This record gives sequence, C-alpha cells and structure tokens, in this order.
Amino acid sequence: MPANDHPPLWLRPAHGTRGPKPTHSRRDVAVAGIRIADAEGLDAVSMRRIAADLGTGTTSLYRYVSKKDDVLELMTDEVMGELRGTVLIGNWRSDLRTIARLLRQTALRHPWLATLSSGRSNQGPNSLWWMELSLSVFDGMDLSTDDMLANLGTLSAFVLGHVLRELGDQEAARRSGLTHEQWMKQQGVYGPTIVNSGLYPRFTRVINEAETPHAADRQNRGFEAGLERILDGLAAHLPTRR
Amino acid sequence: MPANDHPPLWLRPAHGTRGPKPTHSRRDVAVAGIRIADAEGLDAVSMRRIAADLGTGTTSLYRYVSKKDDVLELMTDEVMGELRGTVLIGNWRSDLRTIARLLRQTALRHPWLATLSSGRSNQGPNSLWWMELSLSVFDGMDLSTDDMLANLGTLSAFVLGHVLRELGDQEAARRSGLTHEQWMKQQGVYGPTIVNSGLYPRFTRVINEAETPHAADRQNRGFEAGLERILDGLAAHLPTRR
DNA sequence: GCTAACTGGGTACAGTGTTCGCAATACCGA
DNA sequence: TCGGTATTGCGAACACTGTACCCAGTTAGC
Repeated sequence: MPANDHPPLWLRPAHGTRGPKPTHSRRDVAVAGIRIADAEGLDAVSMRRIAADLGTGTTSLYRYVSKKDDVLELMTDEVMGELRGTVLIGNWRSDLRTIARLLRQTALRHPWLATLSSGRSNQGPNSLWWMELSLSVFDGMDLSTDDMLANLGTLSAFVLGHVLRELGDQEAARRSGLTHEQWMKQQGVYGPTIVNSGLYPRFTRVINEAETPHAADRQNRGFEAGLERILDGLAAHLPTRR
Repeated sequence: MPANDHPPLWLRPAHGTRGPKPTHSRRDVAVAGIRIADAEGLDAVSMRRIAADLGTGTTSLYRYVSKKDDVLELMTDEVMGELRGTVLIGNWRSDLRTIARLLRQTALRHPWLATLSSGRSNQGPNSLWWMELSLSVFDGMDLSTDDMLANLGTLSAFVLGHVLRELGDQEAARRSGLTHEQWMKQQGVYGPTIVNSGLYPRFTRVINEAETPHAADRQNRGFEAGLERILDGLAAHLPTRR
C-alpha cells in the first residue's frame, strides 16, 4: 500500500488560522486555470503560467494546492458549478435527456473538460451535487443502486465518448485549416492514398459522400440520435412509468 | 491556415533510398513504446527512454518520426493490429457485440490506448482496416453513410467512455492501495465527510450499498448490460433483418 | 569516382513540476 | 502586551521533458 504522501485535496482546509491571510483563494487558482485552458488549451496551463496570471510567485501556488493534479481537480469542480440551478421536471426520460445535453454543452464550452474527467472522478462539492441530482432522476422508481449506476454510467459514457470524438474532429479540422467537409474529403492529403489503394472500399464511400448538406450540425444530430437510441435502450429495462 | 511544418506521418516514406540502411524500423519504435507504456504507464514513454531501450541515441529517433505524437500514433496503430483476423458472422447485432467486446478487451490490455484514441482518430493501416471491418457490418442493409457512422459512433462512444471510467476506477483503487469495495466504502477517507454532511442522501446510499457481492466483475456486467441496451436502441431504428 | 541524399547522435535550449529553505507576517496563549 | 509559532510568499535549484541544429560517416545513383 503506497501511502499517499499528500492528503486528498477536499479534506485539507483551504488555509490555516494562524499566519497571514492568503492573498488569493483556491477559487482564484481554479478560475485562472480555466481562463488559460479555455483560451489556449490545457497544455498552456502550467504552474508558472497560472502564477504569472495571478501576479504571484510560482511556488506560492503550492500553499493552495499540493500538486498540479489538484489544480485540475479544482478547475473541473469549478466548471461543474455552472450546472447548479439545473431543475428537473420529474420524468426520467426527459430528465436524463436534459442531463446529457447539459453535460455535453458544458464539455464543449470547455474543450479540456472531457479530457480531464475521462480518468479520475471528481469529489468536489459541485461534482457531488451533480451526482446527487443525477441520482434523483430515479427517485420513486424501485431500482437497486447498481441499476441506477449502470443506467447513469451508460448514459455518461456515451456523452463522454461522443464529446471526445467531437473535440478530436474539431481539432483535427482546425489544425489543418480546413472545414469539416474539406477535411473529410481529402483526409489531410492522405485521402487519395486511401482511396487509390483500393483496400478500403467502404471507407472510401464514406469519404466521397462526406459532403452532405448542413453538415455543420451533423454532430448535433448525431448526438441527439444516439441519445434517443440510448434512452430507448434504457426504457426497455426500466419500470414503465413515473 | 497554419501550414503544417511536418507532413503527415503515414504519407512520408519510412526511410529514403540513398543513404545507409536504418538500424531500426518504425515498428521497432512503436513496439518499444508499447512495452514501456504497458509496463510503466504512458508517462514513462519519453523519447530518451525509448531510445535507451532501443540502444540508440535519443535524437536518432527523429529519423523515424518527426514528433512524439507520431510515436503515439504508431503505437496506437500497432496495437490495433492485434485485431486483425477478427471474423464476423454476418449478423449485425452479433457482429457489433463482437466489435465492442474486442475493442474493450484491447483497451483494457493496453490501459493507455483509450486515453490516446480519445482525441484524434488514427489513420494507420491497421486502424483503417478496423474501420473498414466495422463498416462491413452494415453490408446489405440499406443505410446511408451518415446512419452507419451514427450507429458506429454511438457504439464506440459508449465503449470508449466505459473503458475510460473502468481504467479511472482501477487507477484510483490502485493508487490508494484499496480494493474497489474498500475504496467505495470510504472514498479515500473522504466518504465520512460526504455522508456526515447530509447534503447527498442518494450518493450516501450508493456508498453504503457499494459492498454487493461479486463486485469484482461488476464492470463486466455493467459493460454487457449497457452494451445490450445500446444494441436494443439501435435495433429500434434499423431495418429488421439481414 | 563524385555528388547528393541519408543516418546516427551529441549539444543546447526553453520549458516543465516540485522540494527546500528562509524572511516576513499575524494569530494565540500567557 | 509580548513572545512563540503556525502560516504565507517566494527565489533557487534539481531532474526531467521535446526537439532544433549541427556535423561526421555511409551509401546509392549518375
């Protein structure tokens, strides 16, 4: 058992009672990190950079946080705070749809969020609040906790996976300076090679037909379609009503 | 349009025809990277480390590859090669199930794979072959390419998302030196705080009931259950048979 | 055989996260 | 009111990272 040398972030008091009052707060650190990540990507978020934006010394940040991962956790939970105020109407299908859409929108607004929340699950107050709200969808239905978690897990796995692919496509298109259609059409100069090889007839067809109209909101429609299919699938195994 | 200073990996010839024969191959580099990543995690994969394992100079690697991202792409495609030889039986539901399971098993065997394939889509020959195989599931059904992509997208988004969560849980448990049950039960010493706060009654119930028997294969059952629900959902919108 | 292309690899540079030590500060108990 | 002590801010330093640049040695094509 490799004893953690640092106690978990959310257990440690934000600051002591003895010495001088801290100049900033954990929230300041999180907000600065979010601003940088939104504007320049997650890679631009470094301790030195955050400190510079905050106008403080680099290693002063370690008074608020014991490792960089803590900063990322703070950022994640701060963003999850944007979901506070969400109200559900009491119909599981409609509520799960709302949850999925809000999650996606938040993740698209902060393109680094999905990457971060891929791995570890956040324990911050806002994340816990969101978890609690999500669980409340099943209030009154007679489900085991395992079933509730399985349902939520399936849904959020879909949302997470879908958003990650959306963002991947966006970045690929952006970094080649092409629109989605142009990019699909020639796959970054690689397309012709794929087509000409003759090895991938079906994929070739996908490339060639990639110029359907209104492709701008293809992602939206793809998400909505997938979401409905998932809700259909869940419905088949859930009590009929509530 | 930020012109790419480096041509795409798969377009450049692996080596020239003029000078001395290269000592190693791209494949050697990929395999070395995979060995390191499997054994010590993705963070342990550095250019210096790969070079050391290969018994060559660090910067010599840049004869095979123009940036580290290329190495990661090579690693991904090499692993996708493990899926060659997959045979489908011609029933879409059964075939999609096979695809999802194989994808998950591969991603669990190489815990870094899901993280990598989150973002950009791989263009390597093995990845293309797998894409082609996946598309072949819909042979004979009369689907638009958009529908085919939407279906595959929903499925693979679920697999990716689910595997990422599995791996996240595994690592969280491993890094705290606890079993999944113990970890769920006390959330790394944080659980009691959550419970005592009284703010999260539903989540508290989840924590308290987290000690169901046979929890070892909970992930397996969760995956299979979610998978079937997704297939159910797809079935509702697909032509009846093939 | 000569030239041009190519490979191997050392050096160097600008970053990174994080530990350590020290001065300044402000609360707590006496 | 006055130490004593916990706490903050922060510069210096360390061990890393990816990779651009350079040069020597090697081989294929003309």
